[in-house]
Amino acid sequence: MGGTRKSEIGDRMVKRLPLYLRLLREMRDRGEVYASSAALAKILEVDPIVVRKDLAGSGIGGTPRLGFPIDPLIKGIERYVGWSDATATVLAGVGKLGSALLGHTGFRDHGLQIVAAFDPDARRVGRRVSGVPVYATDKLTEIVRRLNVRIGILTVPQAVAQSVADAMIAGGIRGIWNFTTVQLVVPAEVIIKREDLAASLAVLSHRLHVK
Amino acid sequence: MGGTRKSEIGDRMVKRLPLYLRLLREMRDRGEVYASSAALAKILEVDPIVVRKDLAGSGIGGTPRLGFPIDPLIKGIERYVGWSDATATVLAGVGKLGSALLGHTGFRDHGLQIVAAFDPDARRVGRRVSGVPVYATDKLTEIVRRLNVRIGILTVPQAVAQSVADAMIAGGIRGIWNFTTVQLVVPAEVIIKREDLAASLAVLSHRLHVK
DNA sequence: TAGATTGTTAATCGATTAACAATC
DNA sequence: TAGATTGTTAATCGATTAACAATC
Repeated sequence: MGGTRKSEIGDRMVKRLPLYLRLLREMRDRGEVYASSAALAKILEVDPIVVRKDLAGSGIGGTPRLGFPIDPLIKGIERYVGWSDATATVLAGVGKLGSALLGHTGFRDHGLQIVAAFDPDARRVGRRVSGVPVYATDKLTEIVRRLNVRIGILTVPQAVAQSVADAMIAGGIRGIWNFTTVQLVVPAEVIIKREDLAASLAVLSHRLHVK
Repeated sequence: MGGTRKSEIGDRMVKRLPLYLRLLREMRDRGEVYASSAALAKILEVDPIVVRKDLAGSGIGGTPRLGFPIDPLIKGIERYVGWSDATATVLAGVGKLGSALLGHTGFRDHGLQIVAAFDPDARRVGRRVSGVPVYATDKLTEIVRRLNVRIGILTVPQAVAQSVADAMIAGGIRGIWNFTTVQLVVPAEVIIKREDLAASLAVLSHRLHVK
Protein backbone atom coordinates (compact mmCIF):
# COMPACT_ATOMS: atom_id res chain seq x y z
CA MET A 1 0.00 0.00 0.00
CA GLY A 2 1.35 3.44 -0.91
CA GLY A 3 4.59 4.41 -2.57
CA THR A 4 8.00 2.85 -2.68
CA ARG A 5 9.34 3.10 0.84
CA LYS A 6 11.94 0.36 0.97
CA SER A 7 15.55 1.23 1.63
CA GLU A 8 17.91 -1.42 2.89
CA ILE A 9 19.12 0.73 5.77
CA GLY A 10 16.75 2.54 8.06
CA ASP A 11 15.85 6.21 7.82
CA ARG A 12 16.63 6.62 11.50
CA MET A 13 20.24 5.84 10.83
CA VAL A 14 20.44 8.01 7.71
CA LYS A 15 19.08 10.91 9.73
CA ARG A 16 21.91 10.60 12.20
CA LEU A 17 24.63 10.67 9.56
CA PRO A 18 24.58 14.47 9.10
CA LEU A 19 25.18 14.82 12.84
CA TYR A 20 28.29 12.68 12.66
CA LEU A 21 29.40 14.53 9.57
CA ARG A 22 29.04 17.95 11.17
CA LEU A 23 30.88 16.88 14.28
CA LEU A 24 33.64 15.03 12.42
CA ARG A 25 34.28 18.06 10.22
CA GLU A 26 34.65 20.22 13.30
CA MET A 27 37.08 17.74 14.81
CA ARG A 28 39.06 17.57 11.59
CA ASP A 29 39.24 21.36 11.47
CA ARG A 30 40.66 21.27 14.99
CA GLY A 31 43.38 18.97 13.70
CA GLU A 32 42.15 15.74 15.24
CA VAL A 33 42.82 12.51 13.39
CA TYR A 34 40.88 9.77 15.18
CA ALA A 35 37.46 9.77 16.83
CA SER A 36 36.20 7.04 19.15
CA SER A 37 32.60 5.97 19.16
CA ALA A 38 32.44 6.86 22.85
CA ALA A 39 33.55 10.44 22.20
CA LEU A 40 31.06 10.95 19.37
CA ALA A 41 28.31 9.29 21.36
CA LYS A 42 28.81 11.53 24.35
CA ILE A 43 28.56 14.75 22.36
CA LEU A 44 25.56 13.61 20.34
CA GLU A 45 23.85 12.08 23.38
CA VAL A 46 23.36 8.66 21.87
CA ASP A 47 24.65 5.23 22.78
CA PRO A 48 28.19 4.32 21.64
CA ILE A 49 26.83 1.12 20.14
CA VAL A 50 24.52 3.13 17.92
CA VAL A 51 27.50 5.10 16.69
CA ARG A 52 29.49 1.98 15.87
CA LYS A 53 26.57 0.40 14.05
CA ASP A 54 25.91 3.56 12.06
CA LEU A 55 29.54 4.09 11.12
CA ALA A 56 29.89 0.45 10.14
CA GLY A 57 27.05 1.07 7.72
CA SER A 58 29.08 3.84 6.12
CA GLY A 59 31.69 1.29 5.14
CA ILE A 60 34.67 2.65 7.06
CA GLY A 61 36.18 0.45 9.75
CA GLY A 62 37.67 1.64 13.01
CA THR A 63 40.85 0.65 14.75
CA PRO A 64 40.77 -0.76 18.29
CA ARG A 65 42.44 1.54 20.82
CA LEU A 66 42.33 4.48 18.41
CA GLY A 67 38.82 4.79 17.08
CA PHE A 68 37.78 5.79 13.59
CA PRO A 69 40.03 7.72 11.20
CA ILE A 70 38.25 11.04 10.80
CA ASP A 71 39.15 11.96 7.28
CA PRO A 72 38.28 8.66 5.58
CA LEU A 73 35.15 8.49 7.71
CA ILE A 74 33.96 11.89 6.48
CA LYS A 75 34.50 10.83 2.89
CA GLY A 76 32.79 7.51 3.58
CA ILE A 77 29.69 9.12 5.03
CA GLU A 78 29.54 11.68 2.23
CA ARG A 79 29.72 8.92 -0.35
CA TYR A 80 27.16 6.88 1.52
CA VAL A 81 24.54 9.62 1.72
CA GLY A 82 25.31 10.77 -1.79
CA TRP A 83 26.96 14.06 -0.86
CA SER A 84 30.33 13.41 -2.46
CA ASP A 85 29.82 16.03 -5.14
CA ALA A 86 27.22 18.75 -5.21
CA THR A 87 23.87 17.70 -6.64
CA ALA A 88 22.23 20.31 -8.82
CA THR A 89 18.83 21.35 -7.48
CA VAL A 90 16.11 23.81 -8.35
CA LEU A 91 13.76 25.68 -6.05
CA ALA A 92 10.24 26.73 -6.97
CA GLY A 93 8.52 29.57 -5.12
CA VAL A 94 10.73 32.51 -4.15
CA GLY A 95 8.57 33.71 -1.28
CA LYS A 96 9.81 34.20 2.26
CA LEU A 97 10.59 30.57 2.93
CA GLY A 98 12.03 30.04 -0.54
CA SER A 99 14.30 33.07 -0.14
CA ALA A 100 15.40 31.84 3.26
CA LEU A 101 16.35 28.47 1.80
CA LEU A 102 18.17 30.12 -1.12
CA GLY A 103 20.23 32.03 1.44
CA HIS A 104 20.90 28.97 3.56
CA THR A 105 24.65 28.49 3.20
CA GLY A 106 24.55 25.11 4.93
CA PHE A 107 23.29 23.33 1.84
CA ARG A 108 26.69 23.49 0.24
CA ASP A 109 28.05 21.38 3.11
CA HIS A 110 25.41 18.82 2.34
CA GLY A 111 26.02 18.22 -1.31
CA LEU A 112 23.27 20.46 -2.59
CA GLN A 113 23.69 23.31 -5.01
CA ILE A 114 20.62 25.28 -5.99
CA VAL A 115 21.24 26.21 -9.62
CA ALA A 116 17.96 27.90 -10.48
CA ALA A 117 14.86 29.29 -8.81
CA PHE A 118 11.40 29.80 -10.25
CA ASP A 119 8.61 32.23 -9.49
CA PRO A 120 5.62 33.53 -11.43
CA ASP A 121 6.07 37.09 -10.15
CA ALA A 122 7.48 39.31 -12.93
CA ARG A 123 9.19 41.52 -10.34
CA ARG A 124 11.32 38.60 -9.22
CA VAL A 125 12.03 37.01 -12.60
CA GLY A 126 15.40 37.96 -14.06
CA ARG A 127 16.86 38.91 -10.71
CA ARG A 128 19.17 36.91 -8.51
CA VAL A 129 18.35 35.91 -4.93
CA SER A 130 21.43 34.97 -2.89
CA GLY A 131 23.22 34.49 -6.18
CA VAL A 132 20.67 32.13 -7.68
CA PRO A 133 18.95 33.28 -10.90
CA VAL A 134 15.16 33.44 -10.82
CA TYR A 135 13.25 32.31 -13.89
CA ALA A 136 9.56 32.37 -14.78
CA THR A 137 7.72 29.30 -13.53
CA ASP A 138 6.54 28.38 -17.03
CA LYS A 139 10.17 27.81 -18.00
CA LEU A 140 10.60 25.25 -15.22
CA THR A 141 10.18 22.00 -17.14
CA GLU A 142 12.42 23.15 -19.96
CA ILE A 143 15.25 24.43 -17.76
CA VAL A 144 15.11 21.43 -15.42
CA ARG A 145 15.42 19.13 -18.41
CA ARG A 146 18.26 21.12 -19.94
CA LEU A 147 20.25 21.24 -16.69
CA ASN A 148 19.46 17.58 -15.99
CA VAL A 149 18.35 18.34 -12.44
CA ARG A 150 17.10 15.49 -10.25
CA ILE A 151 16.01 17.21 -7.02
CA GLY A 152 13.42 19.96 -6.65
CA ILE A 153 12.57 22.06 -3.62
CA LEU A 154 8.91 23.04 -3.43
CA THR A 155 8.14 26.24 -1.51
CA VAL A 156 5.14 27.47 -3.48
CA PRO A 157 1.62 28.33 -2.24
CA GLN A 158 -0.59 25.31 -1.57
CA ALA A 159 -2.86 26.08 -4.51
CA VAL A 160 -0.18 25.54 -7.14
CA ALA A 161 1.87 22.87 -5.37
CA GLN A 162 0.57 19.95 -7.43
CA SER A 163 0.92 21.67 -10.80
CA VAL A 164 4.45 22.88 -10.04
CA ALA A 165 5.36 19.37 -8.87
CA ASP A 166 3.97 18.02 -12.13
CA ALA A 167 6.13 20.48 -14.06
CA MET A 168 9.19 19.35 -12.10
CA ILE A 169 8.50 15.70 -12.81
CA ALA A 170 7.89 16.45 -16.49
CA GLY A 171 11.39 17.91 -16.58
CA GLY A 172 12.90 14.75 -15.13
CA ILE A 173 13.01 15.45 -11.41
CA ARG A 174 13.08 12.30 -9.31
CA GLY A 175 12.96 13.63 -5.76
CA ILE A 176 10.86 16.49 -4.39
CA TRP A 177 11.48 18.19 -1.07
CA ASN A 178 7.97 19.30 -0.27
CA PHE A 179 7.61 22.25 2.12
CA THR A 180 3.89 22.60 1.47
CA THR A 181 1.21 20.64 3.30
CA VAL A 182 -0.29 19.32 0.07
CA GLN A 183 -0.43 15.54 -0.33
CA LEU A 184 1.21 15.38 -3.74
CA VAL A 185 0.13 12.73 -6.21
CA VAL A 186 3.15 11.52 -8.15
CA PRO A 187 4.34 8.49 -10.13
CA ALA A 188 5.70 5.63 -8.02
CA GLU A 189 9.31 6.23 -9.06
CA VAL A 190 9.33 9.80 -7.74
CA ILE A 191 10.36 10.21 -4.12
CA ILE A 192 8.60 12.80 -1.99
CA LYS A 193 10.12 14.05 1.25
CA ARG A 194 7.64 16.10 3.20
CA GLU A 195 9.01 18.72 5.53
CA ASP A 196 6.18 18.97 7.99
CA LEU A 197 6.65 21.77 10.51
CA ALA A 198 3.30 20.97 12.07
CA ALA A 199 4.47 17.43 12.80
CA SER A 200 7.59 18.67 14.57
CA LEU A 201 5.57 21.16 16.50
CA ALA A 202 3.14 18.43 17.50
CA VAL A 203 5.98 16.39 18.98
CA LEU A 204 7.26 19.38 20.93
CA SER A 205 3.92 20.51 22.31
CA HIS A 206 2.86 16.97 23.12
CA ARG A 207 6.04 16.40 25.10
CA LEU A 208 5.47 19.63 26.97
CA HIS A 209 1.93 18.57 27.83
CA VAL A 210 2.87 15.05 28.85
CA LYS A 211 5.48 16.21 31.34
CA MET B 1 21.89 8.37 28.92
CA GLY B 2 20.98 11.85 27.68
CA GLY B 3 17.88 13.93 28.23
CA THR B 4 14.33 13.07 29.13
CA ARG B 5 12.95 11.29 26.10
CA LYS B 6 10.11 9.26 27.56
CA SER B 7 6.58 9.89 26.41
CA GLU B 8 3.97 7.23 26.90
CA ILE B 9 2.84 7.36 23.27
CA GLY B 10 5.29 7.20 20.42
CA ASP B 11 6.52 10.18 18.47
CA ARG B 12 5.67 8.42 15.24
CA MET B 13 2.03 8.53 16.14
CA VAL B 14 2.13 12.12 17.36
CA LYS B 15 3.68 13.13 14.05
CA ARG B 16 0.76 11.68 12.17
CA LEU B 17 -1.86 13.55 14.17
CA PRO B 18 -1.45 16.86 12.31
CA LEU B 19 -2.11 15.00 9.07
CA TYR B 20 -5.40 13.69 10.39
CA LEU B 21 -6.25 17.09 11.74
CA ARG B 22 -5.64 18.84 8.44
CA LEU B 23 -7.67 16.32 6.52
CA LEU B 24 -10.52 16.20 9.03
CA ARG B 25 -10.83 19.99 9.00
CA GLU B 26 -11.09 19.92 5.21
CA MET B 27 -13.78 17.28 5.41
CA ARG B 28 -15.66 19.25 8.05
CA ASP B 29 -15.50 22.35 5.86
CA ARG B 30 -17.04 20.32 3.06
CA GLY B 31 -19.90 19.51 5.39
CA GLU B 32 -19.04 15.89 6.10
CA VAL B 33 -19.94 14.46 9.50
CA TYR B 34 -18.32 11.01 9.73
CA ALA B 35 -14.98 9.73 8.50
CA SER B 36 -14.06 6.06 8.28
CA SER B 37 -10.55 4.86 9.01
CA ALA B 38 -10.46 3.37 5.52
CA ALA B 39 -11.21 6.72 3.90
CA LEU B 40 -8.59 8.57 5.94
CA ALA B 41 -6.06 5.79 5.38
CA LYS B 42 -6.46 5.86 1.63
CA ILE B 43 -5.85 9.59 1.34
CA LEU B 44 -2.90 9.60 3.73
CA GLU B 45 -1.45 6.42 2.22
CA VAL B 46 -1.20 4.54 5.48
CA ASP B 47 -2.85 1.37 6.76
CA PRO B 48 -6.42 1.66 8.11
CA ILE B 49 -5.30 -0.16 11.25
CA VAL B 50 -2.74 2.55 11.91
CA VAL B 51 -5.47 5.15 11.66
CA ARG B 52 -7.72 3.33 14.10
CA LYS B 53 -4.89 2.86 16.59
CA ASP B 54 -3.89 6.50 16.34
CA LEU B 55 -7.42 7.82 16.67
CA ALA B 56 -8.06 5.53 19.63
CA GLY B 57 -5.09 7.22 21.27
CA SER B 58 -6.83 10.55 20.87
CA GLY B 59 -9.64 9.33 23.10
CA ILE B 60 -12.54 9.56 20.65
CA GLY B 61 -14.30 6.35 19.76
CA GLY B 62 -15.80 5.52 16.39
CA THR B 63 -19.11 3.99 15.51
CA PRO B 64 -19.28 0.74 13.50
CA ARG B 65 -20.81 1.22 10.07
CA LEU B 66 -20.35 5.00 10.26
CA GLY B 67 -16.80 5.73 11.21
CA PHE B 68 -15.56 8.50 13.46
CA PRO B 69 -17.54 11.67 14.16
CA ILE B 70 -15.43 14.39 12.56
CA ASP B 71 -16.13 17.31 14.84
CA PRO B 72 -15.51 15.58 18.19
CA LEU B 73 -12.49 13.90 16.65
CA ILE B 74 -10.94 17.22 15.65
CA LYS B 75 -11.44 18.55 19.16
CA GLY B 76 -10.08 15.32 20.63
CA ILE B 77 -6.91 15.47 18.58
CA GLU B 78 -6.42 19.16 19.32
CA ARG B 79 -6.77 18.49 23.03
CA TYR B 80 -4.48 15.52 22.82
CA VAL B 81 -1.62 17.36 21.11
CA GLY B 82 -2.16 20.42 23.24
CA TRP B 83 -3.52 22.66 20.49
CA SER B 84 -6.88 23.40 22.05
CA ASP B 85 -6.06 27.00 22.67
CA ALA B 86 -3.20 28.99 21.20
CA THR B 87 0.06 28.69 23.08
CA ALA B 88 2.03 31.92 23.32
CA THR B 89 5.44 31.64 21.73
CA VAL B 90 8.41 33.87 21.05
CA LEU B 91 10.85 33.79 18.18
CA ALA B 92 14.48 34.85 18.39
CA GLY B 93 16.39 35.86 15.28
CA VAL B 94 14.43 37.85 12.69
CA GLY B 95 16.62 36.92 9.73
CA LYS B 96 15.32 35.34 6.54
CA LEU B 97 14.19 32.11 8.14
CA GLY B 98 12.80 33.88 11.20
CA SER B 99 10.81 36.27 9.03
CA ALA B 100 9.51 33.37 6.98
CA LEU B 101 8.29 31.64 10.13
CA LEU B 102 6.72 34.85 11.45
CA GLY B 103 4.77 35.04 8.21
CA HIS B 104 3.75 31.40 8.29
CA THR B 105 0.00 31.57 8.75
CA GLY B 106 -0.28 27.83 9.35
CA PHE B 107 0.90 28.13 12.95
CA ARG B 108 -2.43 29.51 14.03
CA ASP B 109 -4.05 26.24 12.92
CA HIS B 110 -1.61 24.41 15.14
CA GLY B 111 -2.18 26.15 18.40
CA LEU B 112 0.80 28.44 18.19
CA GLN B 113 0.72 32.19 18.46
CA ILE B 114 3.99 34.08 18.17
CA VAL B 115 3.56 37.03 20.51
CA ALA B 116 7.01 38.58 20.31
CA ALA B 117 10.17 38.42 18.23
CA PHE B 118 13.72 39.35 19.18
CA ASP B 119 16.68 40.61 17.21
CA PRO B 120 19.84 42.51 18.09
CA ASP B 121 19.69 44.63 14.94
CA ALA B 122 18.59 48.18 15.82
CA ARG B 123 16.99 48.60 12.39
CA ARG B 124 14.57 45.80 13.16
CA VAL B 125 13.82 46.57 16.79
CA GLY B 126 10.60 48.50 17.30
CA ARG B 127 9.13 47.44 14.00
CA ARG B 128 6.58 44.72 13.34
CA VAL B 129 7.19 41.74 11.09
CA SER B 130 4.00 40.06 9.90
CA GLY B 131 2.26 41.82 12.77
CA VAL B 132 4.63 40.56 15.46
CA PRO B 133 6.53 43.24 17.42
CA VAL B 134 10.33 42.96 17.37
CA TYR B 135 12.23 43.70 20.58
CA ALA B 136 15.92 43.94 21.36
CA THR B 137 17.43 40.58 22.24
CA ASP B 138 18.63 41.79 25.62
CA LYS B 139 15.00 42.24 26.63
CA LEU B 140 14.25 38.59 25.90
CA THR B 141 14.42 37.09 29.39
CA GLU B 142 12.37 39.87 30.90
CA ILE B 143 9.60 39.86 28.29
CA VAL B 144 9.39 36.07 28.20
CA ARG B 145 8.96 36.03 31.95
CA ARG B 146 6.37 38.78 31.92
CA LEU B 147 4.30 37.14 29.17
CA ASN B 148 4.72 33.72 30.80
CA VAL B 149 5.80 32.12 27.53
CA ARG B 150 6.71 28.43 27.48
CA ILE B 151 7.86 27.78 23.90
CA GLY B 152 10.66 29.54 22.05
CA ILE B 153 11.63 29.35 18.40
CA LEU B 154 15.35 29.68 17.77
CA THR B 155 16.35 31.04 14.35
CA VAL B 156 19.51 32.91 15.30
CA PRO B 157 23.05 32.53 13.89
CA GLN B 158 24.96 29.52 15.22
CA ALA B 159 27.39 31.65 17.18
CA VAL B 160 24.75 33.03 19.56
CA ALA B 161 22.40 30.04 19.65
CA GLN B 162 23.49 28.80 23.07
CA SER B 163 23.41 32.20 24.75
CA VAL B 164 19.98 33.05 23.33
CA ALA B 165 18.71 29.64 24.43
CA ASP B 166 20.07 30.36 27.90
CA ALA B 167 18.20 33.67 27.92
CA MET B 168 15.01 31.89 26.94
CA ILE B 169 15.37 29.32 29.68
CA ALA B 170 16.16 32.03 32.21
CA GLY B 171 12.81 33.59 31.34
CA GLY B 172 10.97 30.33 31.98
CA ILE B 173 10.83 28.72 28.56
CA ARG B 174 10.39 24.94 28.74
CA GLY B 175 10.52 23.91 25.08
CA ILE B 176 12.81 25.19 22.35
CA TRP B 177 12.26 24.64 18.67
CA ASN B 178 15.84 24.73 17.46
CA PHE B 179 16.39 25.64 13.81
CA THR B 180 20.14 25.96 14.23
CA THR B 181 22.58 23.08 14.00
CA VAL B 182 24.04 23.78 17.43
CA GLN B 183 23.85 20.99 20.01
CA LEU B 184 22.32 23.03 22.79
CA VAL B 185 23.22 22.26 26.38
CA VAL B 186 20.15 22.72 28.56
CA PRO B 187 18.75 21.56 31.92
CA ALA B 188 17.07 18.16 31.86
CA GLU B 189 13.58 19.60 32.25
CA VAL B 190 13.84 21.67 29.06
CA ILE B 191 12.74 19.95 25.87
CA ILE B 192 14.65 20.61 22.68
CA LYS B 193 13.16 19.82 19.30
CA ARG B 194 15.75 20.09 16.58
CA GLU B 195 14.57 20.92 13.11
CA ASP B 196 17.33 19.42 11.07
CA LEU B 197 17.04 20.21 7.38
CA ALA B 198 20.26 18.35 6.69
CA ALA B 199 18.76 15.18 8.15
CA SER B 200 15.71 15.41 5.91
CA LEU B 201 17.89 16.08 2.94
CA ALA B 202 20.01 13.07 3.81
CA VAL B 203 16.97 10.82 3.74
CA LEU B 204 15.91 12.18 0.38
CA SER B 205 19.28 11.97 -1.32
CA HIS B 206 20.00 8.57 0.16
CA ARG B 207 16.75 7.22 -1.20
CA LEU B 208 17.53 8.65 -4.59
CA HIS B 209 20.94 6.98 -4.55
CA VAL B 210 19.63 3.62 -3.33
CA LYS B 211 17.08 3.32 -6.10
C1' DT C 1 -30.83 -10.23 10.03
C1' DA C 2 -26.84 -9.06 7.17
C1' DG C 3 -23.02 -6.33 6.44
C1' DA C 4 -19.64 -3.03 7.38
C1' DT C 5 -16.63 -0.96 10.45
C1' DT C 6 -14.54 -0.50 14.95
C1' DG C 7 -11.31 -2.03 18.45
C1' DT C 8 -8.61 -5.58 20.67
C1' DT C 9 -5.44 -9.35 21.03
C1' DA C 10 -1.65 -11.86 18.82
C1' DA C 11 2.24 -12.11 15.34
C1' DT C 12 5.70 -9.96 12.78
C1' DC C 13 9.11 -6.81 11.84
C1' DG C 14 12.80 -3.49 12.63
C1' DA C 15 15.57 -0.85 15.63
C1' DT C 16 17.83 -0.36 19.94
C1' DT C 17 20.34 -2.19 23.67
C1' DA C 18 23.23 -5.66 25.90
C1' DA C 19 26.94 -9.06 26.11
C1' DC C 20 31.21 -10.50 24.64
C1' DA C 21 34.79 -12.10 21.52
C1' DA C 22 38.29 -10.13 18.26
C1' DT C 23 41.98 -6.95 17.61
C1' DC C 24 45.37 -3.48 17.84
C1' DT D 1 51.34 -8.34 28.02
C1' DA D 2 47.55 -5.45 29.48
C1' DG D 3 44.02 -2.53 28.30
C1' DA D 4 40.94 -0.15 25.46
C1' DT D 5 38.06 -0.07 21.64
C1' DT D 6 35.91 -2.19 17.70
C1' DG D 7 32.44 -5.19 15.69
C1' DT D 8 29.37 -9.09 15.91
C1' DT D 9 25.86 -12.03 17.74
C1' DA D 10 21.91 -12.38 20.89
C1' DA D 11 18.13 -10.15 23.73
C1' DT D 12 14.96 -6.61 24.38
C1' DC D 13 11.89 -3.22 23.15
C1' DG D 14 8.53 -0.67 20.40
C1' DA D 15 5.93 -0.10 16.34
C1' DT D 16 3.55 -2.06 12.53
C1' DT D 17 0.76 -5.52 10.56
C1' DA D 18 -2.51 -9.34 10.76
C1' DA D 19 -6.51 -11.82 12.51
C1' DC D 20 -10.84 -11.71 14.44
C1' DA D 21 -14.44 -10.82 17.81
C1' DA D 22 -17.66 -7.00 19.16
C1' DT D 23 -21.02 -3.72 17.68
C1' DC D 24 -24.07 -0.76 15.39
